[in-house]
This record gives sequence, structure tokens and C-alpha cells, in this order.
Amino acid sequence: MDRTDHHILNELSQNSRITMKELGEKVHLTGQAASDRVAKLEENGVIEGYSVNVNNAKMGYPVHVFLHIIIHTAHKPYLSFIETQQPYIMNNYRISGDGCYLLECKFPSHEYVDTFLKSLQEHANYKLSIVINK
Amino acid sequence: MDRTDHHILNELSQNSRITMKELGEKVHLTGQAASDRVAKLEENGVIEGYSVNVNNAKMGYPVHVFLHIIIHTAHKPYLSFIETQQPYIMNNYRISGDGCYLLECKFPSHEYVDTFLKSLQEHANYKLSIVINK
DNA sequence: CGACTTTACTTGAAAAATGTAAGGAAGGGG
DNA sequence: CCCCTTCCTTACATTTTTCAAGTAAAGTCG
Repeated sequence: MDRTDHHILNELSQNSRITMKELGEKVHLTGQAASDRVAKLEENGVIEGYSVNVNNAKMGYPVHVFLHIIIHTAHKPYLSFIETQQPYIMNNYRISGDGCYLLECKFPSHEYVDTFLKSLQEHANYKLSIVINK
Repeated sequence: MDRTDHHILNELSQNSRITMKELGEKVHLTGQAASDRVAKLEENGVIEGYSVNVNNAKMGYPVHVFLHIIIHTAHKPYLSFIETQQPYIMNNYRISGDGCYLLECKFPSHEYVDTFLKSLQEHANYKLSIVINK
């Protein structure tokens, strides 16, 4: 994990579909050498995968929210519930504090948020934060 | 944005470095057709970019936290401060509520969190949530 | 010191993927 | 019916990747 590896990770974080040849040029290596280093970063588990950044608004999910969840009773009903809400759930983080989660979601409109919260209410207490900007 | 486009985005979200030929096979198209569709998704702004998933723990940042920020006075000191904290900041979301942000950070250890919070204290009030699991 | 191994890189050729161009089939509208 | 557009395919030239040697520097150990 030297400077060049950091440079490589930085380039890949900006565009992971870059060719190894181009990546090599950016970090002053041949395509081979760059490719070898990337392979090693993958083997070591430093690189876990490659993904795409999708514009959620254009996909029909313009509303982005975080929900601070507090559950005093069993967690299972909550966890089962969010599994049924697949398209809306982005991340469910277990956080410090008893029975606490931070739930990141996307919705087509505020009406959908409302509907979701009505169902969520049956399994957990929550505090809603709507994302205005990044 | 038909079923095939959704299928393409799903495949790319799992592995954006897949070849167009392979992607085509997965969605029952030729490599060209897949490539054309991806190009169109990029033009339309549905695809905003391609990135890499890095294991933060292996990069020396095993501690992952969210900070709920509330600022009653000017925001600028806070915003300037977090710009100086580059390596630790993952995301700074502007959220609903006056003077509120949700700040996502990574740290090498709890000591670093402590040091960071001591400085943050000078610009804003916060509530700390440490991520245990995803 | 000197022989051996390892690591990181380069080069060149073969194999694979991509980009380009031309063309065909399906659907819509005048 | 004809024309146009969209979406896809095929074929081929170009580019990239992969594979196989090979070099050079650095570390190991008798």
C-alpha cells in the first residue's frame, strides 16, 4: 500500500471502468504493472468490488431520507419488515445504543414516505431526516 | 428505461468492470447492444459514474460513524472545518431542520474520533452514532 | 561475500474486447 | 403503402488484455 496504490484507488474511485492502459499512464506505469497492482489489491481484499453511481432521481426515487430507528422490543419484526421494502432501502446500519439502527432510504414521493412510515410505526420508533443536499 | 435497462444497472452495480460482451450475455443481448444501452444511460445522466468499493478497515480506517450536527449560529465555520478534515469525511448531507447536517466519517481509531469531536465541538453541536454493522 | 529468492516491473506476441460501419426487422405516422 | 426511427445484429479494423519470458533491484542466508 504505497503512494502508487493510493493513486490507483483514487483514479478507480473516480472512474472504475478506465482501461488498465490509461490507469497505467495516470500513475506512471505500464498497463501490465497497473493491472498487476489492481489484481493484488483485489486479492488482499482492499478492493471489494466495482459499482455504478446511479442518479436516483432519474430512476424515479427523488426523495432521500435517513431514519434513526429505536426498538425497545424484538428486532425481528423490524428486520423482516425492511426486507419486504426492497426497492426503498439503501442501507441499514446497526449503530451504537440499544436497539438502534440508521436506515437510509429512497422514495418516489413524500406520499410513499408517509405510507412507509405508517407501516414502520408498527415495528419501531423513528426520527425522520430528509436529505436536502449532499 | 425498460426491464433490460434495469437488469443492466443491476449487473453493473454488482460489477461495473464487467466486459460489455459478458454484460450482453447476462441480459440476452450482443455486446454491442449492451454497450449502446450503457452509452445511452450515461448520456441520459442515469449513470453518473463508476466507482470502486474499498475496504475502509484495510485502508486503516476501521471506525465508521455518523454525526447528527446541529448548528444554531453561522454554518461557515463548520463547513470550513470539515473541509480541513478531508481523509475522515465520507459524506456531509444537508438534512431537514434548521442548521442540520448528517455527517458520515471514518477514523483510524476511537482516539481519532475523540480528537475530531473536540475540534468539532468548537463549531457545532453533535450526536454521535458509531456503526456496528451494515 | 556470493548464490538464491522474491518482488516489481518491462517487453512482445497471442487472444479477447471494443468501436465503427452497414444493414435488417419491427413499429409508428403521414 | 412508404418513410422514418429505434433497436438490434454482423463483420471487420483497432485497441486492450492476457500470457509468457525476461530484467533489475532488494532481501536472505550460508
